[in-house]
Amino acid sequence: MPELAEVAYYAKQWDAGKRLPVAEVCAHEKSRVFRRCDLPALISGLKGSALIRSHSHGKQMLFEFSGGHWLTLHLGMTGELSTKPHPFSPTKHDHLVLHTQMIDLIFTDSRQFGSIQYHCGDKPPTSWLKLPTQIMDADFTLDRLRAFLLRHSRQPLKALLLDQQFFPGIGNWMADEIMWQMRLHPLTTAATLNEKHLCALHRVLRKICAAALKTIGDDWSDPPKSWLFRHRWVKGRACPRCGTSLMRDAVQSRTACWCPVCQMTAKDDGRFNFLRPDSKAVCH
DNA sequence: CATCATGTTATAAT
DNA sequence: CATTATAACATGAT
Repeated sequence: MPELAEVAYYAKQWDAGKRLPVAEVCAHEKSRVFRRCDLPALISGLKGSALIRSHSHGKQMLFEFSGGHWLTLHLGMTGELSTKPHPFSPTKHDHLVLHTQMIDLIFTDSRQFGSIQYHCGDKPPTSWLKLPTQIMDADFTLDRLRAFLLRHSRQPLKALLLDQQFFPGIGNWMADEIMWQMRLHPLTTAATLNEKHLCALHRVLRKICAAALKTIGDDWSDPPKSWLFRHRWVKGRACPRCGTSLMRDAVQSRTACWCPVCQMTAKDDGRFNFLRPDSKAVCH
């Protein structure tokens, strides 16, 4: 479930436990979510420490605890963070519970694709410091985007959008939303895009990230009704723009959802030329 | 019972 | 070596 905005939302859930010292750490030590974690170090390190602040970056989360203790979390497919009044009794999928006197911080993940890592030091772990430029950053420029698409020019754009090294936080629903708002078929290859597509992609990416953060990321409210998001999982599955039944098929082993009428392939779109390194098209 | 799921990664193949 | 394809992971919903 969790993509950029869902992760931002979950990261804030533990804020209710800020400044409260951790009295006890409770963990399912056999759980796969600890596969890259020194769990004994986590347990002894966090005891007596208090959450200072939380951060999210794409699908990654970082929790800073007093005394130089850090947790980096990933929610995988089914991870969730929540708080409950103390004392909370963990059930089967509650892999990590940080008990305080007042409130317990809970990491739940039924499929265990998520992961938890512990780090001790005066700075965040290097894995966090090396995370790629976020889509909303000023450094996420048109030139970087163009270079990336040229380097992977034979790949379908829908698949490229899922690359966390370049589009941190974009997941399956956001990628489908981007393709739909751009009116491009999910199999559209990067090589067939021109400068106008490139500018549109840059603009749509930022718009969707910002709007998702403002709705889902804030309070789990829905993005606008005009978005594909609100229709892709409902029974009739009609395109909110033209009413056509939405299609579903795998693109590189991930399900894509698109409108067969609104979304065409760039090379069938007579308005545009192909993207080339020497393209002189003007950007609006 | 078979298929699918809003994700990542180790391994294999090209 | 770099890019790409596939399998695997563990569980619940349809």
